[in-house]
Amino acid sequence: MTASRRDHLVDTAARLFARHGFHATGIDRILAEAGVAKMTLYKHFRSKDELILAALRRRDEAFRNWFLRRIEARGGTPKARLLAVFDVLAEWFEQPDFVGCMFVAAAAEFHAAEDPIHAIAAEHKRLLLAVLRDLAAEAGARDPENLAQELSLLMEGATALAHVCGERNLQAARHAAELLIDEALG
Amino acid sequence: MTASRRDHLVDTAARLFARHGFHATGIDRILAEAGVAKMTLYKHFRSKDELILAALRRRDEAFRNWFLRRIEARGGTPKARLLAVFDVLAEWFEQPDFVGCMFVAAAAEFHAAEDPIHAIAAEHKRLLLAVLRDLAAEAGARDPENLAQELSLLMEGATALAHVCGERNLQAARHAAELLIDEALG
DNA sequence: TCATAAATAGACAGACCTGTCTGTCTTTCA
DNA sequence: TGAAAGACAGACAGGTCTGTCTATTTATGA
Repeated sequence: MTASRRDHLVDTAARLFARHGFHATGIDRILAEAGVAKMTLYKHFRSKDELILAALRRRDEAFRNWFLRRIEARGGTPKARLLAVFDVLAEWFEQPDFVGCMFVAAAAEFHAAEDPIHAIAAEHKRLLLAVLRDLAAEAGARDPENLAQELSLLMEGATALAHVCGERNLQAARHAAELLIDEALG
Repeated sequence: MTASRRDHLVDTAARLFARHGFHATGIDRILAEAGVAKMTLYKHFRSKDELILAALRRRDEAFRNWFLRRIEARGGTPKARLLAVFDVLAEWFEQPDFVGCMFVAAAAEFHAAEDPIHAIAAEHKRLLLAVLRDLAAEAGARDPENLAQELSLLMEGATALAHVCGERNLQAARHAAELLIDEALG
């Protein structure tokens, strides 16, 4: 079962990269934790960087799916769903293994904008923005792009501060979001 | 001239850590670029981690000083100074060597909240929040702490997205800030 | 001028890293 | 049952890393 071994490897790598960082996580550790031989890794991936790319791609999909599902699970009006973004963020921050946004961390460790790893991080943020834009449009915002950008700023700021300072209180973010949403739906 | 050698070493280290990351920047490279011998480093610092701490402490002070000076240089009413925060941010993002917030990067590479390096990053963010709180209080905000937190979210979000996505357009941030400031001063 | 202190270059140990290779074991499927 | 493919463990090369050490040169200050 080739596919499932590869999946298991990528999952293990994503977890370790998220927890300990990219440079600080050695290949041997990933292999030991996944119970996979080195040659199996190098049959599926040409280098550690390619494994990092695969891990980020998987995390991107998984996170966006989880995020959207959680928002929709809360139901409510389109406007309520816009606010629910911050309830879902709070859920995320409360998870015991929360370590901030893996893509911000990836961009920080791979600074060059041309680096494929940095590019994946940028793409992830664009896709998250698109999620917010869709929600804003459904809620009937006059300028969905602008509202999405504003909420995206609050979301990224809250995530960064939650990780760096341990500030998990989202009251200010929610208060700001309400104001911005009300103004945008005018 | 012991002090100036140490300073030069710390400055060089701060620059290289900011540009290339902490794990990715080796001691030998810092020494070569600073033109300093290894033993000189290890006379002033017990380990690379202590050099990182010194570099972050220096960057913290330098950044907050620069930030406040730029805001004050723009003059205007206390309310105008609150908005000027985002003009100064724009200045920062336009600098050719902009690579995001060094403290967010430090927290990403040193995830454990107990790590002294992570703690310095958290302290930096608390001090930046205090700067905003003072500005909010001077402008006469009803709840300076809340307004400061809201602006801090916008600021951190804008910084993260500027680095990850190359999104240097601060229009959305400025628009959101105006609304939040007006409501807080109302 | 001369002694003392400080900084230099560079070798070195020991650990870790990625990526390659070999040879053995296990699984699969006919 | 037996052949072919896949995964295994683990050694290995070649490089990098931090931190220690020695021996030499430069700077300082009485």
